[in-house]
Amino acid sequence: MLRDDLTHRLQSAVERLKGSVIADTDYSVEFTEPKNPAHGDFATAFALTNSKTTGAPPPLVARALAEALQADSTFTSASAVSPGFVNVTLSDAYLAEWTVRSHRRGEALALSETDRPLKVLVEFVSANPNGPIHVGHGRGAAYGDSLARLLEATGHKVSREFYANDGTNSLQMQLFALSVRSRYRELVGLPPDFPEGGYAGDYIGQIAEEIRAARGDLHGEDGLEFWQPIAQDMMTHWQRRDLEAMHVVFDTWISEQSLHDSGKVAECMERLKQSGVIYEEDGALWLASSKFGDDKDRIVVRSNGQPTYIASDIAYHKDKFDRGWEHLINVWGADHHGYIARASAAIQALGYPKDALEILVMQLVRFLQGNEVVPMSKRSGDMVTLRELMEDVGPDVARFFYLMRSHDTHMDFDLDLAREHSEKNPVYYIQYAHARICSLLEKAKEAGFVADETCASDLADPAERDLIKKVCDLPFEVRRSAQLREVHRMTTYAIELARTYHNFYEKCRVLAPENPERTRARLLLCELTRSALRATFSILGISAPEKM
RNA sequence: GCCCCCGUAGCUCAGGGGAUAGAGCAACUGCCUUCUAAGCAGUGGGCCACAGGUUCGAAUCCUGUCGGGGGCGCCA
Repeated sequence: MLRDDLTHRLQSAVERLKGSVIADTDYSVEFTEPKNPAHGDFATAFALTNSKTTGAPPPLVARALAEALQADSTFTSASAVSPGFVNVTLSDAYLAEWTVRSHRRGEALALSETDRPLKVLVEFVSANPNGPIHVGHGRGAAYGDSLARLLEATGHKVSREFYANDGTNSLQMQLFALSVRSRYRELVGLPPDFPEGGYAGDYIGQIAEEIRAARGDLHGEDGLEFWQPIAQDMMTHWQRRDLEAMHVVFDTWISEQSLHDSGKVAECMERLKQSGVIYEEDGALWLASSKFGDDKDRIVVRSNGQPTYIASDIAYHKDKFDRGWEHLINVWGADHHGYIARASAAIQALGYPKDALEILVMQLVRFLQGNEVVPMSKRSGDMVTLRELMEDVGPDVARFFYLMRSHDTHMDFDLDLAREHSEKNPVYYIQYAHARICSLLEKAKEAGFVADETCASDLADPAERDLIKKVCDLPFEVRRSAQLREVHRMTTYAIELARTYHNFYEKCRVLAPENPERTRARLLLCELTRSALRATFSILGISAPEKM
């Protein structure tokens, strides 16, 4: 990619200074985009950042470096500036070359190969199957899926997994099933038997209705052994359907109960006992998690003989490794951050390296309507479901809004702004850039113009140069976003790319019969931009409309 | 008490060691007889919570204080 090529050129310029101007050791070398366009296309603070090791004053090093860079025809200018920056300008020919190379890649422009491709399992959402996916889960859904897309774009083998805490001994799950049964009994004319602390949401009644439609009227007296699996299956079906409405599709759905049923949990406990990381005390079995960085040891099997959720969680992570995944990413809500230490301890107790499990925490999202915070409670059923959000604003707007903010920061989701089908809504800003290009390319086709690589050297206008640089930066942005797990960088990039195109569109008329070479060159740039936009949207999981 | 996240424009948030701190929304001013005005250009608006420290250089890193959100179970 262009960035790597520039870095190599900078590196070789630095090499030439070693032993004479600067000390002969390893240096970190980097070009950055200057904020001020008057400072050229790229800049490096090499002389400043390495001032401790070069053994020479920054201004002197900067001057020597600028001179060395001038020997490379890529740079039409390279100037040292106080206190030690070197600003460079790229030649039009160089940018033309990269325009052509990037254009040939099409949407594959976004792809880059990592040095170390891994088999990565991304587990996210993992909501309990006792309620619908709501808009709070939506953030993790959008983030996890787009992170998976970023990892795929950088050459990793990725799978998306949803883990359901559906243990039959779970009080929550039992209450859920009993709540559904009570509503069902009402439907078939039996007296309700709503449990203490049960689930009050309207969806409970809808689940009951769907079960009645599928199973008939004969189950009002049945117990948990009937109701628990039936109610959970129906809820899981809803969850899958609602996530798919936002274009989040999981490769695997794993059931906690299945780990018990298959004996994997018991097997795993036995193994840990044998390796001496589980001990007995007060009648319970404890994991010596404090030996692996946790605050204290944790109970894995209660004194009544029932395993805790940690037991199945340990078995679950072992199972992930057993299935051949080398790197595990868990996307968790902020309310689970207190469990990171014990999860990490668990995999270490199993004998896996600490860094094989990466837990990414999503901070909470609040929904604002007007100036009011929308309340969210599964127990009372007081919530906005993801399904409602899809019907309200659709998957494009929802995903973009979720991804606009860093996953690591709290965010307010402005429902009023999301509902705006106008220029106020930033999603339409970026999609409009794509639709504009499509319309323009259609017009060009009708007029008989075809993009032409051999005309690329005609691109020299500042607006054209800005657009080329921005487009060619796509693989760099993808690589950085993937490495940092910062999906929101891609929304920022999308907005910048769209802005740069809109600016180009205003300043540079594309279709100009009196100047066919320039027209063909600009069409090439438009096609390239369209590919870059599509590839970016694809990572964000939003559509690329051709007309708006 | 301990742990995580946050405090940047009126609001929501980018930027997370470098040059003059940005975007969207809100306010205001211009630009459609030519490829989509869901666009562009511009104006106003900031002790980057506060106090120390590290550094040639701090919104950015460290410590502390204040303020907000979340979490600390033989619940999942």
